[in-house]
Amino acid sequence: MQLYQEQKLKVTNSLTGKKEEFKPIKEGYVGMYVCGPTVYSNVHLGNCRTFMSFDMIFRYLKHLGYKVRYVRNITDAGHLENDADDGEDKIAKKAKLEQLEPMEVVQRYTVDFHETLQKFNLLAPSIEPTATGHIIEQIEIIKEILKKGYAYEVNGSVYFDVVTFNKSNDYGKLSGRKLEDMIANTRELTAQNDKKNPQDFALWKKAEPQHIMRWPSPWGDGFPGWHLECTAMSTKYLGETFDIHGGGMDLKFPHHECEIAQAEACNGESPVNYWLHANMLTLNGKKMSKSTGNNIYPSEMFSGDNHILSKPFAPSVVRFFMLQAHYTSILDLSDEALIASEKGYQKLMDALKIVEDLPVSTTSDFDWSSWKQSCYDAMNDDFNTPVLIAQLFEAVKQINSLKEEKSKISEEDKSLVVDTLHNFVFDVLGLQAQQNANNAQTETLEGIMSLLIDIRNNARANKDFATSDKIRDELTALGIQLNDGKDGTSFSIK
RNA sequence: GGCAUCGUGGCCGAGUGGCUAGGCACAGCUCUGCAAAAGCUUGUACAGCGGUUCGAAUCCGCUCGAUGCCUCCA
Repeated sequence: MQLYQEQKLKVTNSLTGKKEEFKPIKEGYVGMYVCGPTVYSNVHLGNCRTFMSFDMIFRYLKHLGYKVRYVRNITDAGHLENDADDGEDKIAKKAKLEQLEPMEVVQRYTVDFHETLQKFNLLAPSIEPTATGHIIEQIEIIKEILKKGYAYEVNGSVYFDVVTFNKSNDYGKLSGRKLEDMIANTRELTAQNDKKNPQDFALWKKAEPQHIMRWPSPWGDGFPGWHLECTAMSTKYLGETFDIHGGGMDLKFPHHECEIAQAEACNGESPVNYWLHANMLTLNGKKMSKSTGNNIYPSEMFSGDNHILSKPFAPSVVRFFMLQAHYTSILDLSDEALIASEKGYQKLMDALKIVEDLPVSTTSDFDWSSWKQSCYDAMNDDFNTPVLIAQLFEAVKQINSLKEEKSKISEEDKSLVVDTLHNFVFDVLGLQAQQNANNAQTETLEGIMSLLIDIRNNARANKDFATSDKIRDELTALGIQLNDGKDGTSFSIK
């Protein structure tokens, strides 16, 4: 019996705008595709939030016992700068600026991307395919769409014919747009265009002679359009119809809308059962933007080398902070909010450290079984991590009360609590305990600390408070906090 | 200009018709040699205006504001 058979998961489906019970196509298996980064610059914090949200979803699905194939692509072919220019793509442009080969840029920022996500403790996806590795598959899809009559070729480029597609299908169903409205509200762009209609989008773009990234195709040398790689790779690895497609809210239109159109044009069926969209991250109430300076990179947060925050924040703290908000809500990042999260995170971790040493009784004063179910209820309700965390703090409260011997817990309940906390905190939320130094150093530190605590307690017994306070205050200054409890003194590193 | 989402106590952030969210901060108490840590107690908050309802933060309308998309974007 797998957990998913007893825990009923509901997810917010962007396609219907409703919370729906999650039922995979094949019982026990989940196929999930998430739009990955374009690797032409350092990954930014908003990106991290999106990928972290889907990491949490991936982790919970696995925890429920599903066998998950999680595909997250790397966009390394470069998207068009815009429709009006001569087709120079982002990666090629950056390469010229920095005097690098395009694939050198790709490599550099792919490495940065992986390193940053590792710091945030994201699991690697099952497959991480690249756009440049799937040019052939993309060309095959274009051929098929052309054959079905939903695309046309002009001057070595191929465009998707949105108007024709809309006659038999519903273009705009994901983002709640109507093609007629879009046509009515089209901005007049002066640039000349091969497209029959401004709403049409490129499947294949002809490469100008100076364009570096180029591949041969039936329509001449060129490169694939912006939306095609996701259709090609999701179809290849997950099938024509799969369970979950995720990405940032900003990709809903046009990117995901176009993916639906391409897949429906090519395969005749809707590609995805559940569309999940993660919401944006703002900084001090405003959107992050490099041009206004309202922006911060993950590495700058970790090092404290920035003008926005008062101190450095550990990746785990930032992860905890982000999971305190629901993934479908806009989250605002600020110094105050991070400091509050840091303290809460510390409190949670402290409780996790002491839980295993709690004394046991024959009975419990608290209904731990229903507490455990309430943790699942939170996650089953569209991955409601803030409510889960509230439940975890309920446990923290109980644990601290048990430590003070103000309440009782049975042996059986204690192992339930330990297991459940570990499952949710480490496996599902993906939080990490404070990185301790290596074991030898830890032992040395513990030896020194027990000596100091001993000396201090002797001084206290002799009412030599000058000595005891000196020890305490100077340790505090070093970031070591002494905790005087009923059964002696312990220490924690802040 | 169009489309969409949202506006919750000092701060962050759940909740979506009647029943405690939670974290941080603040105050009081317990503990302590004094603290810290921990525990306990305390907050009539739901942008504004109007409507529906026995009852609305929660539904509807309008106003104001924010964010996202409409152009590459997580």
